[in-house]
Amino acid sequence: MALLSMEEICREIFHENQQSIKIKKEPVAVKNLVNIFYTTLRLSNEKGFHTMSLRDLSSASGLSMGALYSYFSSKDELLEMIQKQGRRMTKKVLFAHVDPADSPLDKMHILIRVHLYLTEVMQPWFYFAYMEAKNLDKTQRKRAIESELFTEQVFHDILIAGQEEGVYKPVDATLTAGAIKALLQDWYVKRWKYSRRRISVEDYAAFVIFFVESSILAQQPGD
Amino acid sequence: MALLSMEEICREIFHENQQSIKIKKEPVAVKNLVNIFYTTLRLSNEKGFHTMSLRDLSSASGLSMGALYSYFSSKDELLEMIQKQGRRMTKKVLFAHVDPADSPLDKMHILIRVHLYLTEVMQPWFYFAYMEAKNLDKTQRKRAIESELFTEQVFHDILIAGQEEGVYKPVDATLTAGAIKALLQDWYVKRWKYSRRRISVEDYAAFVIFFVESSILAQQPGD
DNA sequence: GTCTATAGTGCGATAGAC
DNA sequence: GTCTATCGCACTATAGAC
Repeated sequence: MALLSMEEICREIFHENQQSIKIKKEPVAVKNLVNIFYTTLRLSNEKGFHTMSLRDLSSASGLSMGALYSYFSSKDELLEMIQKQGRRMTKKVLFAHVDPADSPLDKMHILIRVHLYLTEVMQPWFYFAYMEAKNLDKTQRKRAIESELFTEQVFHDILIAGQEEGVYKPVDATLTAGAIKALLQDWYVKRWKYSRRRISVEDYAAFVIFFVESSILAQQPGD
Repeated sequence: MALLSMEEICREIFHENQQSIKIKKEPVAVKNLVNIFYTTLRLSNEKGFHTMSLRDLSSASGLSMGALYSYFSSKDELLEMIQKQGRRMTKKVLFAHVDPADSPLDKMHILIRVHLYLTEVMQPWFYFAYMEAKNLDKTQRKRAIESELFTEQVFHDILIAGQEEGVYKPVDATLTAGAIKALLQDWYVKRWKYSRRRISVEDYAAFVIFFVESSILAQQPGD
């Protein structure tokens, strides 16, 4: 999960957006990008991206207005950089942990855990992507919807494969996949609730697996 | 459900806020309020309440800026009126359908259905309340959180009662209540998904009841 | 590479005619 | 009860000094 450190992420963003970033020295650029993204996520997740003015961002990050505009060409571009990077990392991490040779049952367990751990480590990113999706332009919005449906499709396909093998009951795979997605999203959208109740990511993962498998396993869980 | 018509809701809002609404004739006021709320929900749910300017609202509703300010004293007050009314109706409808004499099993079925039907009829309201909660001031925000936790508490208490009667297994009632809430919220938050897939509210209600009961019933569902 | 100062725009809100 | 006209302000974005 070292590839998920804030610095590593910002180094990637730096190289992805080198054409629109005016600063050319990597160490300087990455250091400031870390600052900009941290501060943007903190302020936006408190009161919304649109409500956060660039003056807020400037004073909270300690960078001047002019300096900020060396890293993005408009406020909307800043929004898109964050969204884009979030999607890229989700796909990367999910793919890295799926082994086609695994059984549907194993795949399901692994994917639920990986999704929860990923969104645990990167909670501000996912919360931001979720809440600010409606502020995107048409193209970026379409991407966000595709990304959402892609995750669901992965769960859907595992359910169908499991049904064909006879380990899962023939329940509605579309509705079930949507329900799994909803439970996974709750972890990062309602994070305040789970923190307050002192529920760990491992507790929640075990619960989701139990809850989901109760309705889909051909034989009852508990082995 | 006639008490849920837009006009009835606006008549309630009118009488609740008569001190801050300058217009005194009920027919005129209610007609304009219907227009204002419909338009606000439509524009806000597209691109966010903050992004919608009062000039947008003015031109989309056909009312002038001056006329708008006869119905609320600030943009924030408009936001609060909508949020407040949404919460009031939720409590009212949920309470109206809960009979203390019902068994936990019946209560659970009824509450899931009532919650889904209510959020089906008033989807724009609930979506708005969900997405704009972070734009509220501290007091209103606390109310929104209380409202969220209240619904969960109702489900929690039913689960505990059912466990004491032996019809439910001793699963974690807090996590299960949270999961039920998440599944119910998905219906109005991801409405576009369910519309696209042509899933009716009755289909979804049946699915949620099956999905939830699979993990909590002492005996397997299917009667 | 970062700063300060400011241009230009569009906002929420109000006053006063009708 | 509704309109138009306008005020003052805060915002995004940029230009030019350092």
